[in-house]
Amino acid sequence: MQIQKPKGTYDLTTKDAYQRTYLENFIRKIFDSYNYKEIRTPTFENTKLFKRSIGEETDIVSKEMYSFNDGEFTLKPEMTAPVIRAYVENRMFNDAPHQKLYYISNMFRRERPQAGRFREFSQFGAESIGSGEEMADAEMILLADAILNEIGLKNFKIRINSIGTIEERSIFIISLREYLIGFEEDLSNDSKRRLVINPLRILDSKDPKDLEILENAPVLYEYLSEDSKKHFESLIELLNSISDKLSIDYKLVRGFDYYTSTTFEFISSAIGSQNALLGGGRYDMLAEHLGAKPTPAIGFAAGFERIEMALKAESAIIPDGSELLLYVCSAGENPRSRILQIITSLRSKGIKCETDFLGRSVKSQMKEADRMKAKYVIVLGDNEIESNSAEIKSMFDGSVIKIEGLDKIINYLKDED
RNA sequence: GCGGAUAUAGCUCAGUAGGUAGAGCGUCAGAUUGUGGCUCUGAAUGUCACGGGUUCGAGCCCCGUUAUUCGCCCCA
Repeated sequence: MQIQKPKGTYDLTTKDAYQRTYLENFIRKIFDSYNYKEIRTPTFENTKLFKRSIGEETDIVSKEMYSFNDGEFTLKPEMTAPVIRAYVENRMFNDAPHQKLYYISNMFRRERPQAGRFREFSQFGAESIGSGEEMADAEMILLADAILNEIGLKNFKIRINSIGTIEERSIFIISLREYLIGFEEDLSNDSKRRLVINPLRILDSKDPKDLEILENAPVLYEYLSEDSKKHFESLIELLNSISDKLSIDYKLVRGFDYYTSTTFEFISSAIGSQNALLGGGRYDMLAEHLGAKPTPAIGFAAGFERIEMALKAESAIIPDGSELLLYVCSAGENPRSRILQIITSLRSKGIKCETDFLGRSVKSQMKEADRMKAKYVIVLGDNEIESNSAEIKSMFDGSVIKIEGLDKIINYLKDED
């Protein structure tokens, strides 16, 4: 039997790969203009890093990690913990009190694959480390918004919330649990389980019965301190330029233990049930937890696959690398070495050109030139080589220009790009 | 981890009551000597996912496996 790719992985063949690279480069430019610096970390990390940061009880750590070497190492399931680990390990806090970092990388989680969910997937993300100011929250969200906008996405919404400090939250969790225990029999099975493991997650249950019960449940926001509320309210003000797509959702909680204060999600309605294009939040305790002095930070991660799905759903156009400036048709055997000289010379000047490798008829070569979306075609046969002249044809309108001197072809190419 | 669906040419899919496969698109080649896009003609390509069973005979029925897909959970 044929060998197949592992479950939940995918190949990006030529055009898809080109589009992915295009998006990556596009995103890099935006990160650069926001003065975010790239950071790269290993593909695998010490398993303890994820257990300590994401949380032992989360689904990711408890059952979705690709671990090996007797569990010592794990393929990274997310990037925030590795970035902070690297930040601490490299003493980056000594370089500057505020660091803005970004990454583009693939992640691994042993989940059941689904639309928009893979076992190996690609993310880009940013971490703003060292500032607890609302400015940092605002910039992070505006950056995320700018990237999705400039990529060409139109239809996405932003949900935002504050889940407060660990102390504020733990008091809330006690109240929430007390309230929910009164309805335990009526809760969905999932929520019964969550009542023990992570009651907070019951808040974003989709079960209709759960939703009914939640209507009169305690509200997390009311348990926040004045400082936390003030931070959140100031942030919302700073985000007034994008208020049209912003919706405050007091039930938005996130799955990683390290989140505190601000949390947010960018969602698309066009890509099925895995609708989060991007998610993030503040994690003010993580760096300290991993060995640094107290260091507030905020970040986000976005999924390439989901963004690409959304772009496709919106029929956005992304270059796929299929255009060609010049196709050189060969007629007869003699011109081949001259053609090789000519295209090599053109290529050295950055001209994207192609010729035939199969000894086909001129007609077939023309068809190929058309399929490759060549802007110009030139046919070189014995006559042209001998007279050192040829005709260059525009594939757009079929017009023809006479060329004198085959080494001057480049002068006749009008690259409209 | 749980539930539903699907698996036939490179792609999208037909395949009638079980009798050993078809279309469109794409690819390739032609339609007077070296010139594309439209049209026409022709060609190639399938262990009908894999393994087993029922049957004289299975792409069609049954069982198993694998993969894909949609949803739950979770998340990007």
